[in-house]
Amino acid sequence: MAKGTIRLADVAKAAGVSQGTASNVFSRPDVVREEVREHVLETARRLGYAGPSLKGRLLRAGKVNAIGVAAVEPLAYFFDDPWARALLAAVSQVCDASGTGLALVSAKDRHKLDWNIKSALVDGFILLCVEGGEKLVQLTRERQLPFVALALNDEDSSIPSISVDNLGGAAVAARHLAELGHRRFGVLATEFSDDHVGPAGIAEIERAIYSTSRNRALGYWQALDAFGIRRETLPIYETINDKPSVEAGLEYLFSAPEPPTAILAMSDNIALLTINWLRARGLSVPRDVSVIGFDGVPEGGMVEPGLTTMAQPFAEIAQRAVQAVLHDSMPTEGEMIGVSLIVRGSTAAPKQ
Amino acid sequence: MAKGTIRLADVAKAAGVSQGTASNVFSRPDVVREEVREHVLETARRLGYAGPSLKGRLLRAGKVNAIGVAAVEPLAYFFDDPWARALLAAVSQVCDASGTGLALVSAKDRHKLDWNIKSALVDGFILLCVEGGEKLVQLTRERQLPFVALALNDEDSSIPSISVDNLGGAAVAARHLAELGHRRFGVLATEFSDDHVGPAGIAEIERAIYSTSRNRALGYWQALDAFGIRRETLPIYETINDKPSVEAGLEYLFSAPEPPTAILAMSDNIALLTINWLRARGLSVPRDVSVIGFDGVPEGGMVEPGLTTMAQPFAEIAQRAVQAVLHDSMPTEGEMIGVSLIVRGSTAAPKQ
DNA sequence: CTCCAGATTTGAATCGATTCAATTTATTCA
DNA sequence: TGAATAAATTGAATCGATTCAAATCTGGAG
Repeated sequence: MAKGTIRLADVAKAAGVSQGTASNVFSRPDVVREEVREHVLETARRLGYAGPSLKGRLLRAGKVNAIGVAAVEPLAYFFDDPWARALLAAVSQVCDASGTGLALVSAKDRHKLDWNIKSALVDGFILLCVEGGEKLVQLTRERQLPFVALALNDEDSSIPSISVDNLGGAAVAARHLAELGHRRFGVLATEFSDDHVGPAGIAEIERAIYSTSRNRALGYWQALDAFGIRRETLPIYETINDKPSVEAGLEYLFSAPEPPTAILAMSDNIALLTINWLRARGLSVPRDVSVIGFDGVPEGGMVEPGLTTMAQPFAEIAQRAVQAVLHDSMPTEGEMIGVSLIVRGSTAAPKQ
Repeated sequence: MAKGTIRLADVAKAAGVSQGTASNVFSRPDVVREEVREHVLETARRLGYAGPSLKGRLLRAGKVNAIGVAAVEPLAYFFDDPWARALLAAVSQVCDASGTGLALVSAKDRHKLDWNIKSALVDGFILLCVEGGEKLVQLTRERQLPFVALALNDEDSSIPSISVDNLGGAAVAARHLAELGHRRFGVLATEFSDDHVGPAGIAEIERAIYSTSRNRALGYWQALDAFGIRRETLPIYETINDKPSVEAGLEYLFSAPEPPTAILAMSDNIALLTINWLRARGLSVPRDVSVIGFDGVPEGGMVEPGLTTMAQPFAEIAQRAVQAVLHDSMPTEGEMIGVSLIVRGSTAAPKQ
């Protein structure tokens, strides 16, 4: 319709009021006399004015009223990965409630990511640091906007981050199984270091670059220790959280002379793959083998049997992250949130 | 760090060049002499300048370089609903490739939605009109930005929209089953009108407000007609695409004296629920009952047996939609895209 | 040594609103 | 009726960049 776009100034002139008043009509209607307000509004309507341009408003007012969620992944990651989805769903809930916009920022390619972060119109960032967190943090810092890192695999305390209690959670998971009577365990781990798959040794794990996985392993060890199970005897297989590597891990664990009666999976994704694999092999879950996951993604509650897992409080994480970014109250040091055991059908006492 | 933010003007002054030159250093580096450029850059670095503020740039340059995807749903919808997810994954792919940002805009509540749409910093919108499309289109129009409606349930040709060939696709689906030899069908429909669940009559369907469902029904009728199956004899049960209503529909269809050997589901979601229900009843798919879906969501390929379905070309839809919005080349009238039959394990010839 | 085209720089105008001190108008109260 | 006070309106400054016509600088040809 309207060719040369109508500006607030045009409306003001046409209505015979000052620009200041015209502005007030839209952004603080209460301050202008009803009569005048109606008249300006009417004029605006007649001219086809689309309302105050966000661009102009933005410049003056400063706040975009939107936050960006960033990851070193293709954009589709946000819709494909169960953990990311669960988190984003929670973040969007919070944003919804506070009338904040949500922008998705990501790219697998560093250069593009750089540009995307530089040009995202947001007031701050939530960083999904599952992978490539360092890069992400660095890029974001340059932007000089508030940000908070989630699932950061780095214990650099100068990075404002919110993470879950991986060590404590893993300990609870292991204790749960041990208390049910299990004594023969197998661990399917998420990455300890880049591009490595296969059985992982103790020394290797202790100096793993990915702290998430390392802490979960430490948690398992610590809890099992109390039941007299020494870490040297606990088989740990490192996967990359995908089907082939998980199945390779299962082959490895179940080809042992005394196969495990319980699987400690470092992610729900791994746990779910595990249950499928066991089923296909004719093993019953939890009768023959118990499985416990980690994360608490919704999918875990929708399968049969339900997945016992350590649930991250997504809502709480999202709440704090959004608050931190919006109010520029980033945690000065890493903040930690607890996880809670959700017992569903995938764990039970071992067979006699 | 830097308290009072540094502006381009500050850098220019500190470097002893004009603001114009300083601007060029950042946005058209090639035009300024290397020596000067280096000096300005160095000065900027020293001052802790974060680069040209997007806000200022935006005002002058005009383009946000981002599109908004909007729906009349809670924000979490984008991460929960399989169809929305599949579509968004495709849209993000396209955006990724063209360096365009993606903003999620939604709210179940009309007032909030209004505000969210008004205040989204985007160059245009893609509207997910599965539900409440009319409202959405109306709100978006006020914003005077390019937009394109997807899955619009309204045949108003003045609305720029991209939709799939529901009638043709449904016909192909029905023909596929008929050609396999099926003669006893049951239809599980998506909504024909608001808040109605239960068996749907012909007259009712013909004047249904949701054109998507209506056209799919018409497609089924048309194809089956060619096989001598009259529409009066085809049981159609209207669901709201959720578990309870689908199961009620199945109870209805299978309590008939001659239960169907093939189910025509108007969405993959319904089809997937159907397969689960049949399984739980001890009926084998496809041996006892064939099931065909509609949409082609990824989940359909990940279950056992795989779901036969009419696949929407998500990538193509996304491509066109993004192009249309970005280049303001909205289809002047509704544009239609074909769907294609994907045969997987859930359909087969009926038992003798 | 002068002149000129081409390469760089400059400075001011502009984008479209918001904001606030100052001014004008309306209302209240003695 | 007039002063004091409150409410509404104005106008200019401002946000932080980009843009472009005009001014200045170069180097090479004549």
